[in-house]
Amino acid sequence: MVTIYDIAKKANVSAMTVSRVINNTGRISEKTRAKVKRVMDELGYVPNQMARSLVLQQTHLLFLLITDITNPFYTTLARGAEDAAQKHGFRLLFGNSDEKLAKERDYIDTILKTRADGVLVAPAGDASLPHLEALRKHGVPFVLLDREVPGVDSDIVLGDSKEGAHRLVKHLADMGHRHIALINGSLTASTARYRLEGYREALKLYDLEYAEENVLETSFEPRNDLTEIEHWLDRLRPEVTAIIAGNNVLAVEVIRTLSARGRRVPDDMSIACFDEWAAYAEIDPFLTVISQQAYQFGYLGMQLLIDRIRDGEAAGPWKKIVLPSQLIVRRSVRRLGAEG
Amino acid sequence: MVTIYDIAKKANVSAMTVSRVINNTGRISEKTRAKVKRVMDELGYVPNQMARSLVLQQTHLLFLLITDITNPFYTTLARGAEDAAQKHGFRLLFGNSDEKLAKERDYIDTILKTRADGVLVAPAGDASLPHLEALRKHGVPFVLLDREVPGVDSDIVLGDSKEGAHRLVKHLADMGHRHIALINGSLTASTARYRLEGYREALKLYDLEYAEENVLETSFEPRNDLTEIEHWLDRLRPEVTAIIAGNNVLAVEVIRTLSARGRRVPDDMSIACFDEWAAYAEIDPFLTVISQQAYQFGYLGMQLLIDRIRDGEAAGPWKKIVLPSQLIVRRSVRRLGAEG
DNA sequence: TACTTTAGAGTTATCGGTAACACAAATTGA
DNA sequence: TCAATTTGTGTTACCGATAACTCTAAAGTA
Repeated sequence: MVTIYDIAKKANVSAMTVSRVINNTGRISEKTRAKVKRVMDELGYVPNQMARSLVLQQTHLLFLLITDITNPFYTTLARGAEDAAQKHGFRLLFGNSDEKLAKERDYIDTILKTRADGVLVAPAGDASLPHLEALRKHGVPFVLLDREVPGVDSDIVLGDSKEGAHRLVKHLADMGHRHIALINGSLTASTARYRLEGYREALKLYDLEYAEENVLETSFEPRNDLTEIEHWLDRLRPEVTAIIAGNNVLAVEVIRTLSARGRRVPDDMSIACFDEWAAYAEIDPFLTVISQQAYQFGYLGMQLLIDRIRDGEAAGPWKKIVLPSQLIVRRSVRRLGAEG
Repeated sequence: MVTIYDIAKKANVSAMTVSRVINNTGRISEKTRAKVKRVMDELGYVPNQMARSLVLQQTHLLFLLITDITNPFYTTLARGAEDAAQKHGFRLLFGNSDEKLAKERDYIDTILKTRADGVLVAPAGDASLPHLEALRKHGVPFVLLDREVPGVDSDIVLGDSKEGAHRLVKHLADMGHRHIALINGSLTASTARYRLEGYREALKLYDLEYAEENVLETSFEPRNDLTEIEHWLDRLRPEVTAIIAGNNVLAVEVIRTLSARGRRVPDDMSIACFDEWAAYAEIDPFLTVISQQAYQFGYLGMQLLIDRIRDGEAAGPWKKIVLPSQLIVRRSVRRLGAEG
């Protein structure tokens, strides 16, 4: 590997002079600069970031940690974060925790070891607390995305999950559904808690029945084994005509499970959920959803992060951005007559 | 930031002893080890990866560079790569080039500067050549995914694009379509070239007409502005009843464009394409596709990469894995009667 | 008992850069 | 003309870790 010393030797200057050329610092004669540059090109020199970061104490690297790289919500968010990072001249790397704390811990570990300048985190859940505390302790600025973590104060970008759940229940009620079930992610995720809360409040508000067996707490990430969902569907009160899914992945899995046993959506069961299935939804408008501004989650979150990196304390008190969502009515909810 | 020297001082040992505890090397008495460990925990010590990599000359970091993080084909591939990396105890970071050479260059730059141990690359196109040459020159092992780059010899995992295009044309012909258009990615991507080639060969084979205006070469990544596609649809020979899209993104965009002007799929136009829309396709089986084993692209590619990192030259001659694809017939292609 | 081996440490040099300071030659100013 | 600047470049120390070597005391051996 070519080092600054190889360049120095070949160009008949000191290493420091080469360093000055690379960084465009200090005074250098045009002649020397040209000579050094030529040698650098000849030898195909690439600065060693490790050595550089070691002495500079900063890497100029940012990380984005998401919980499900196959979920369009997060990949759209990632594009937003990427665009904002690029706008400010930062490099962004992605990690995928798969909703698993162990994987998240590994990434946090990598991030700490790599001494990243900052991190955008969609946390796996409340148990992410120690991971975030580690970041804080080591002075790595971070911004939370999509989920709160009790005990952590930080900049954060959220959607209004409670309001969203409210709107979904209202829509289903408006469509004539009186018995509405909920399949949710783990309650260790704040989004799941708020969605459950919104669901229960709205049921009460619209005078709809709440039944424990109509609510399933499982996990947001895709699973191979659908038996848990199957069993839940079996236990469901027979009057149930509509299901709210805590996210897009759950909605898809419920529909798969239903259709595997010959039950069709929306004819035999209505479904509505949180989050879009990105571009695909446009060509085949099937799922009725609460659409969140995924791109903005990433874009605004990245801006908060960069502000925090640039200004530190001076960026002021923690900022909390709550992004509004939107109900998009499509075909997966059936209108029920008086008989429903 | 806590360093090895802080630990050493507090534990009343030398830095080297601490290093030995961290890495479990050399001889250390249980008493000393325990003492050092306790101090490390107390101070919340995290090794500085920069300093470590600098002296060890290896980072234990792997990169995956994909061209479109919002495309389920690549995110599924990413999950495969991740699983394989984890199985072998490597850390994996992601980058997204967005099909843009400049972004790809930046990532390659980051990768070189970071002195990654290896890279999995889905190249933006033939012009990625210098990027790959840079990796080669600096001794960073890499494996190509999905696309060949003329002039580059390396391990590679590919789909059989020509065969796929062939099968799509055959299917459409079998369904009664005689005039089939093709919207394709940039021919600077080998997949686009092979798909075009397969398309033309198959047209000839099944005695179908080829017309230049029925073929559009554009780009694989999503666009905001659909006018190019619009204009192309306008220029299309009126006899055209079916369109093959070079990938899933193009298919979605064609359908959007058509539907914006009130033309429906498959009633007014049939569509078939390469690549799935992951989970969503299962709940709403709409697009007829050539399905590629995205997960395997990543999983097998990562295995090739790790073999190469571990064994270097000893891993033998370059390996080329060609993964078979599968035609999945759904609703986006209409069967034409004699009148079609 | 005296010599060798081994366990359990510490010392020093180094990885590839950069900051801070030093210094000679060229230029400026009174 | 000579001191004061300025310009261009080199020297040294250090960032935080590890490899290779050294050293001492205890244990083993003939």
